[in-house]
Amino acid sequence: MNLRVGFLKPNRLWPLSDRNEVEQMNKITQTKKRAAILAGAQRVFVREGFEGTSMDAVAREAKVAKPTLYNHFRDKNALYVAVVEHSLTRVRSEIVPPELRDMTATEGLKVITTRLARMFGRDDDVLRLCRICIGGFDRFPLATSTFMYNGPQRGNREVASMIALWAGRGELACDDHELAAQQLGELCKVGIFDPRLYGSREKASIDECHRIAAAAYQTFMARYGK
Amino acid sequence: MNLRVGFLKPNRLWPLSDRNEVEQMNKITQTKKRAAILAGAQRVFVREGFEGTSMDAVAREAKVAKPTLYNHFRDKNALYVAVVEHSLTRVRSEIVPPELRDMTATEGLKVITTRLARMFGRDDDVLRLCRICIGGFDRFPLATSTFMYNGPQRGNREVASMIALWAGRGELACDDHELAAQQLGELCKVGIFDPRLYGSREKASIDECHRIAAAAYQTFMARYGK
DNA sequence: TTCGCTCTGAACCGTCTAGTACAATCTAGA
DNA sequence: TCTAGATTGTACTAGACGGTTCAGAGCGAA
Repeated sequence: MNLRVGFLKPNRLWPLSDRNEVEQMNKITQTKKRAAILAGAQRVFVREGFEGTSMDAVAREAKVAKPTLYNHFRDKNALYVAVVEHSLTRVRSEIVPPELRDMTATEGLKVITTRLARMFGRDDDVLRLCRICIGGFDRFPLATSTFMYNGPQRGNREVASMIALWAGRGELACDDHELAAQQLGELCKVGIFDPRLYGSREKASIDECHRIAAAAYQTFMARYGK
Repeated sequence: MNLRVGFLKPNRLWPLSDRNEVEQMNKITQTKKRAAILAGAQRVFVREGFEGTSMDAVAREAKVAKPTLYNHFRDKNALYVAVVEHSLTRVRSEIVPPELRDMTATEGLKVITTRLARMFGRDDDVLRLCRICIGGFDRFPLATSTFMYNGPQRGNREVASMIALWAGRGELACDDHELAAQQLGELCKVGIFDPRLYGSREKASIDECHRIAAAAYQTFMARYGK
């Protein structure tokens, strides 16, 4: 890969902090372009992987001229990292909705397991994002571990706080909330996530997701239920 | 990538079946070279990923001339697939040793969970192999799913057969042995495998592996124990 | 020694692609 | 209408890399 750093052309948009207010007038159209680029790039990266993606392909997909790419992103690496971060915010499906706090452990855990199993078994965006992050680890360790921190681990923390809540109410017998949350998460992957990740099975049916969720719930409650 | 197929030169070694016995005389030195190439290629692939690996780098690492690579492997793709298959046979650590059949469920499951947790938490080869397979899925779906079939799923089947054995002896209460085995496997990953896969944590300590194994065992037995 | 084969090192080809240059065009605000 | 900056399309550079060629060297077997 060519690692030369190009000199700064006056119309370069990055970093924005270097630029005065006047130049941010048509920021609206700029952010529009930026969004278009991110969306297009995400499609191509997810489809082709990092190395398989050419900047020409991104430009084509985003319906944007190639120099415009470099207007918004320093280079391919920066674009990749931006795409990963952007995807995260888009993907962050609500596993732990606020109304959960009013439910009993029994009800709430059924909701959580169902949502988790559905995500692991059927969400293609999550699957591909995981794949591309894992595959890109060697080149972009930071982006990958950022993904891990803001994605899966964030979800785990939310689940753990719910478990803590229920344990506090005396509905669950559980000391290590974090561990229990992680166990619950792993149980919801059973047979549907890893095989998809490795491409050895198709998307799970909704029925199967329910089956896995029910099994996860049962096992979890056998251990931590009262 | 250049997909042209070169014409067959007389000294090409693949496929070996096309060649007569006389030409297999110095097969020993050949297999030595082949092994050196595989070992070197594995190191580079694992370190750099498929696209990041240049054939020059492999040749350098294996201390072999570049044409020799092409003497043994049709092209980079073939080399990659061979490396994945070769790694699998090397990695296949014994999760279910034969002596397990003489143990009780209680004893046996402790052994299994300990071995699983140790593999997930500490085995770098397994980790890297998983990473490279997932990352390479877009380009080599077959190699990846072969890995899945002969690696993780094979392990699952072995564990499932043990669970069936113990259930048959009345030591476990379990109908779906396959599901139970998968649950056990996932439980042994808790907090130590995925974070490593995504590069957001280091190798687990032996103590931590034991802790995870114990937690997995407890949860599993809460559900399926008698 | 001679034959047949593999290995070696270096040079080489063709292709692909990240990133740039440039001149023309568009667009939004003054 | 004027102007500054963003955008566009095309053409280009430079380097990386997969794969090949070739001449020569090493080596085991007859």
